Amino acid sequence: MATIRDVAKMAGVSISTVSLAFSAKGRVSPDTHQRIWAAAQTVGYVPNPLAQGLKSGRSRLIGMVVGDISNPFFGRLLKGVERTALAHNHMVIVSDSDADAKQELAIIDQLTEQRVAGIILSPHGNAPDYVERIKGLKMPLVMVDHRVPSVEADFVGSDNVLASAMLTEHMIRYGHRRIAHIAGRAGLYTTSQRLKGFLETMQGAGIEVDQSLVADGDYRGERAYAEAMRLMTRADRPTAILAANNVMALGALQAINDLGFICPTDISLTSIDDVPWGNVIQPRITMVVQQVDELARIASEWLLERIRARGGDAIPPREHILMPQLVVGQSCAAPSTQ
Amino acid sequence: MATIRDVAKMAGVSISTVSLAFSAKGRVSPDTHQRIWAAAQTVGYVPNPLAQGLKSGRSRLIGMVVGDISNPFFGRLLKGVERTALAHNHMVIVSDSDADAKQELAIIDQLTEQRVAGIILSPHGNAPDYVERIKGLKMPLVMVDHRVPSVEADFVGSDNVLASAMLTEHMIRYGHRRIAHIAGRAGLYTTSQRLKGFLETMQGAGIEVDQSLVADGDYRGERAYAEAMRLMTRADRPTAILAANNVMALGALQAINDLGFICPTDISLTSIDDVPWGNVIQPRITMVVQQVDELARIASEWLLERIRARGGDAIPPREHILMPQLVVGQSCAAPSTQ
DNA sequence: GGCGCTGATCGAACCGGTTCGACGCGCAAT
DNA sequence: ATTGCGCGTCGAACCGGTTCGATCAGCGCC
Repeated sequence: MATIRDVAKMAGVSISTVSLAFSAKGRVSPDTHQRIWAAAQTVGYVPNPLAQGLKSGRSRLIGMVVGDISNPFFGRLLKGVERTALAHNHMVIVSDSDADAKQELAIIDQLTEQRVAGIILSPHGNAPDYVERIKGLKMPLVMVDHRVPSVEADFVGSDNVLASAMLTEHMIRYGHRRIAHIAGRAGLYTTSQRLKGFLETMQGAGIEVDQSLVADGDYRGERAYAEAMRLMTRADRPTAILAANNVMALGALQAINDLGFICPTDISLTSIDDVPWGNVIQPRITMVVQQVDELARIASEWLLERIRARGGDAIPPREHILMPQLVVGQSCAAPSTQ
Repeated sequence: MATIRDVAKMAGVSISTVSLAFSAKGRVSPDTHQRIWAAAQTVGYVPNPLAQGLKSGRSRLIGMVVGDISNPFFGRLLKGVERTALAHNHMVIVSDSDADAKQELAIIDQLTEQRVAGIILSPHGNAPDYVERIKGLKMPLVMVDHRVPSVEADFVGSDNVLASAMLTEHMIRYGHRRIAHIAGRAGLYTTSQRLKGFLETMQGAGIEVDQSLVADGDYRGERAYAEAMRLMTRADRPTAILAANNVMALGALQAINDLGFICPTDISLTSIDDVPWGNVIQPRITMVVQQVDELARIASEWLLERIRARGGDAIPPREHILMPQLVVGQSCAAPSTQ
């Protein structure tokens, strides 16, 4: 591979001049600039990012840490981020924390070692020492989906309170009063927000919430299947279920089917988050969807801004809360008057 | 961040000795080794990968290039690769080629610039100059899913001929003779292999294939929807459809539903590749599934082997063809005798 | 004619590692 | 006592860039 010295030799200048010519802000004469560019062209010179990174202390890579890459929500998010990054001459190191705070921190350490220019993080911790570690990060940071309060960094997410409020309201209007909620993993931001939206809406409608109908989930299908089984086999079973995410809604739906119940005749079901190819799942589940592409675009652009502005005028922490959208399917009906 | 010089100073040795102590194969006395390690511990020294990379000419990153990260098949693949890489102290740069050969080459160039240690590639080209470019790669390379023949590199994939043969045979046994095939994107390895399995099995059963029932797809849902629409609105419509991948099967299923047909009563449908949460899609689609985790494990381990053996005894190109597995659902029935 | 100034270019140090040849030392062989 | 050898350690060069201070040519001006 051609180095800066090859270019210098061919153009008949010193290597510092070549470097200057490439750094744009350099004050090289138009003539020299021209000669250097031509030389670089013919030898096929491309700056070595490792050398640049060694000197500058940071690479042209950005890290993305999510809880589960195989979840299509994050897949789409990653795709959007990667596209933006590439357009700005950056590449993306992606890593899967398995939704575990400890692994997440280990990954962040690795990324720091690699001198990534910044990190897009879907945080999964809340313990005090975890928060301290995140706070202590010296590099550009944007949090997506989940958030760690007290950390002064950009945040891009959806209005999760509103999301579950919309669905809860929807079900209440159908006449449901015994509505169950399969919540997300305890301790996560989205979990508490979605629970909050559910509880507040119920209260606002003057419906007392049966606490035993609020099941702890973990954003995974298996657990939701089990919880739905438990809910549906009770004598005083709910007439509607709000699942805190897509995967859990599908788990619940499977439990419903396996027990021989019919959705929505026997039970209504709603979900937060899109279900991939939800339109071929019978019944189409009524859900609120997040604007994933927009999420990805804002998160990556903000990160790149911070990377560019590094050292310069500090950008104050920003947040962008996207409005979720209700997509009505056929999974809701009035409660059966048995 | 602590550097090797800090450690050297604290341990009272030269930096070369510290380097030697860390490279394992170094011949340092146990006593010195001990002192250096202790010093590294207290100052929190971690080698700078950029400096190491600059000197050695390659980083501890591996590139992964796929056609569509948001497709759960690749999401799972990525997850497996990332896990293995992390266990071997490597990180993964992932990039999405949008199933386009040109973009793929551009990404490979970027990865080469970054001095990645190796690449896991799902190739999407077949033109001669494309093949030359891939052949010319000097770094460890493992191809997954798709393959470019004539390129001497490891390949890990599934037996695609067998995959479609299994499904075709399955449908023939139900009594189907007018079986349609929605093929993958023209020019791709898996596309031709899957088509081959279909045609051979039909021939083997003595059934003449109506060429107009072989539709060109592109592994995307929209196109498959359109093709299924076209197929199903013909007077002499097929009684069964074999879709070349999961996304297309769902597209086809949607077309079937939208037209008011019932699967499997009116039309049987089978698919290659897993459908995420396929068990809540009605009907459960009969499909062959690939062993994605195994695919990921072998691909990443082979790549890491090559990275480790770099310069050493050259490993001859290997290939591993995984056996797909038939998962019977409820999407097939005997053709209606109208 | 000597002065300072400006703009273009250059040399050298530096980033943080790896690696090769050299060196000093103790010990066995001659 | 001298030589040869192996082991542990070290100094210095090098990877390929960036950047700062120095240099130099050309210029207008007193």
